[in-house]
Amino acid sequence: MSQNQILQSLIADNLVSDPNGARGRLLTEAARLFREKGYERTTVRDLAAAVGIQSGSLFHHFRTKEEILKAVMVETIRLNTALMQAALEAAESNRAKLRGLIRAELESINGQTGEAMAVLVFEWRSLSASSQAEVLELRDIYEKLWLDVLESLKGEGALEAEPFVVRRMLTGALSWTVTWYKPERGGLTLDGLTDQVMAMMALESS
Amino acid sequence: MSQNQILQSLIADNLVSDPNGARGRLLTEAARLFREKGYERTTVRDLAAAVGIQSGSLFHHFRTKEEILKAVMVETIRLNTALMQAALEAAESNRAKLRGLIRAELESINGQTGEAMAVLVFEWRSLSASSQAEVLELRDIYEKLWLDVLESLKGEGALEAEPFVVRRMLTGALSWTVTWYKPERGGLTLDGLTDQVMAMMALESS
DNA sequence: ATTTACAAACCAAGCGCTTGCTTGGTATTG
DNA sequence: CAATACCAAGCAAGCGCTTGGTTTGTAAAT
Repeated sequence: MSQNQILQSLIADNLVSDPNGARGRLLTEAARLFREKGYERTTVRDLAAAVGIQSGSLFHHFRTKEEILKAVMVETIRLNTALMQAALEAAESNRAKLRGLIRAELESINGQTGEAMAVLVFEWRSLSASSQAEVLELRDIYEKLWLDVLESLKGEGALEAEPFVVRRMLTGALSWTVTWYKPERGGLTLDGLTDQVMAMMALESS
Repeated sequence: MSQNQILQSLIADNLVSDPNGARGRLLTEAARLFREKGYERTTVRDLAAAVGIQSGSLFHHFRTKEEILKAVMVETIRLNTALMQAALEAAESNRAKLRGLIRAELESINGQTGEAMAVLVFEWRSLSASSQAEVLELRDIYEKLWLDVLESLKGEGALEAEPFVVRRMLTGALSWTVTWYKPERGGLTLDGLTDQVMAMMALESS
């Protein structure tokens, strides 16, 4: 299943908003602004202007500003969980599965959904405690996909370190790429970057 | 030279503020608050209350709120650069040097200066462009220490991936520990965590 | 030893502005 | 002819920062 097919099926199930619809467009712009300026520095007037409406009109679609942030995060996790599952299904060996997960996460972070992913990482504290708990639940499903593969690799002897530590190190390392990786410059492609990560862990398929 | 000696010498040179002085105490509290609630959510009234003065009195010590954030960052980088240099001098082989750097950075992130380090990572965007440039200059010195060691390791054949990519991955991975590593729980010590990082890179000294 | 001088540190009050959000009413759409 | 989407206006609260004046610490002058 292609990335786009996955997105379409999630839209059909009403799990993520159509980026062409009013709600989806707002969420896309919100992710862009939240990433660019941070959640707190982005005003409801900024958000409204970005989609060409008055600030008060926002509150027809969302009850509070925070609800917008939460929606960005929730939809992003849903999409990514689906993308990761697809990546796993496409791979045979555990090594290939790990590569698929890394590649998919790098794509999420540095591709079209990158802004939303960066928001997920950097604006976490701006969520209220109750929203955090809600989002965390979704995240656990997502994290389990990684742990299963890493544990299998450890069982095979391909990995020395503890799976849960490795996953957390990878979370940090991959998220951080958003601050420095620029595909257009320097010629390092996403595949090349994935290779580098595997090489760093001495897990190249060669 | 012990950590404390390094700190004392920096204080003597007026490169970082004495944590017992008025300015130093404010910066410590500022780091704590900025990390806990984020820079934007922390008001000058919060900062003033944390050190027991009126909000207006803050502006005797700093011209703007942003200047406080910048001071936290600048002093943190200065201290860390000194700590890294000491870690390098204490090690013989390149492998041991890398381990020393990782160990020192983990200690910075998860030890007493951890709050300030987290601020450095997560509040970067809240700095004005000109302040960012200033801080970046200091950071370059710090980063060169890492690159030199990683390049030597690559020369030895102990490392496959590109040094500058590895450093960036490590930056992310190590910074991220601040969000999950809790020394008191689970029994993973800082040394144990350092071992895990080395193991993940297949660089254990064993 | 007391006085004088002065700067640094601080307080009390509040100004001007921006913020998230509300309200009451008007287009637009199926 | 509802329901949905929107606008115009503005409120209450909170923000960073300023102001004018008082206390405190220090050290030379008497």
